Amino acid sequence: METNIKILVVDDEIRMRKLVRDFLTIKGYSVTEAGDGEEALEIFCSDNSYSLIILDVMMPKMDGWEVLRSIRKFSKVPIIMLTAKGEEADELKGFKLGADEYISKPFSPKILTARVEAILKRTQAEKTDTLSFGGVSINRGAHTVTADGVPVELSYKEFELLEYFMQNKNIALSRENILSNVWDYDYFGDARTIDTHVKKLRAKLGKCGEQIKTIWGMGYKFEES
Amino acid sequence: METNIKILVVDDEIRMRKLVRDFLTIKGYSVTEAGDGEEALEIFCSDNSYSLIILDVMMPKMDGWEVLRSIRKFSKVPIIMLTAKGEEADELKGFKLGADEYISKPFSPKILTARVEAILKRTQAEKTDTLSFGGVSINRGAHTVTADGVPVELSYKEFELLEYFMQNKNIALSRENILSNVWDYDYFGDARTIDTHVKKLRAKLGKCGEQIKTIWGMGYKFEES
DNA sequence: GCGTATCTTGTACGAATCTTCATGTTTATA
DNA sequence: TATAAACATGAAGATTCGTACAAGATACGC
Repeated sequence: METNIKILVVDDEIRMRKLVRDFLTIKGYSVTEAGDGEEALEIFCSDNSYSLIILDVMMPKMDGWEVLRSIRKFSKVPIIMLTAKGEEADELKGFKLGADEYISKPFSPKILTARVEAILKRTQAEKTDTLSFGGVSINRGAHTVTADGVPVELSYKEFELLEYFMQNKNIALSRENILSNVWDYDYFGDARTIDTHVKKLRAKLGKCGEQIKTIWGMGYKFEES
Repeated sequence: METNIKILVVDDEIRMRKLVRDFLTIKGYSVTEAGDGEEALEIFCSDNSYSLIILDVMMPKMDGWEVLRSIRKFSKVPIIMLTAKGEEADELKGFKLGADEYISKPFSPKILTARVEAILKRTQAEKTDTLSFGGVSINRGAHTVTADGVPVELSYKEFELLEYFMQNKNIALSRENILSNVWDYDYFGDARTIDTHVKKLRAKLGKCGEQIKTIWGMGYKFEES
């Protein structure tokens, strides 16, 4: 059973919260409740280790859309929106603002848990092919890279080189080592090739690039600053 | 009106069965009655084309929970449970066993028909296998595609290729990968084939086509812009 | 059997990338 | 501090890769 997965449920109706909480608790998730948008933001800001947020749209004080927008300013946590009627306009609005899913009330527990599990499966899977270190994170599947949260475009070889550095973080890598692992096994090219690629990588990664250190007389090392 | 949709109503009280049957018949559904759990199972086993089962909990011989559990062993047909009192424990038990909805007696015909229609709408909607992403939506059943709402005519291979892209959105796909999945497994054709089809897809999808990104030295990726 | 739509292949060309090389800069060491 | 070795940088050539276009091959309906 899924353990240690935390879900935040935000709804002003106690009954609805309890209902959702119960279903999810049965499934083994750890559920926290918030009664309005402000409370939700407070809770999430002080502990952003939640894997998922289930957010009602209609709430007093601060409605779901506003909460969604606020959270999206600093977090990519998956968010499921709950709304009263399946109006397509709302659905579109939600997706535009960055909602991951959309469940219209009334819903069955099957629907709820199915969507929750689908989303968590997706995000967990994403985590497994994501490598993060020192502000740099790479996604093998999507072949994407971000440095300090900013997307970076890398060429194929640059990506492979970075991947190798990150797999061997904090380890000094000789040029031979790098050549035989990132380049073809029987490639006997110039060692300066690496230098050039390292240079490009450092430039493209900006501030994070400084973490690719030169080990004089040896090679390179990717080390958190 | 919904025609040909069959609903099985299971209750030991004749009056209750007739009541439910009448409401649903008025709404145009085809209703079959069963007087106890065993009869219900018999009927459903010999004809599992029912779209929905409405199941009373309190019944002699075989109560609703048992019927629910038995049916869930082999079918995912939507099931609404009827119980005398809205006890939360019961509600949870029902959901745990795989009930889709829960109506407590006494109920108004409005409640009944509303829940029934909600469930049917949901299950019908689930059946329509549409994939939507980045302004493009495809319908597998109808084999139709729209880009930004505009219908697009695709050839068979083009459709399959788009479908594969959408199933693997945000993932970089190598040519080998695409070839072995969209084309026959043992197809060893020219990689140019993919290029050509991608080109056609991009053209036919118009603005949306730009979302099929080229990963240089790697392959392609369908990514929301 | 014929014609049309679709799929596949081949080639030429331009563009992105990789590699090399020449030159300038930094580092270690005597 | 002088010197040589190692590294960084920038530019240019070589290579690989992607695209466009066209023509051949195949499947399909009439």
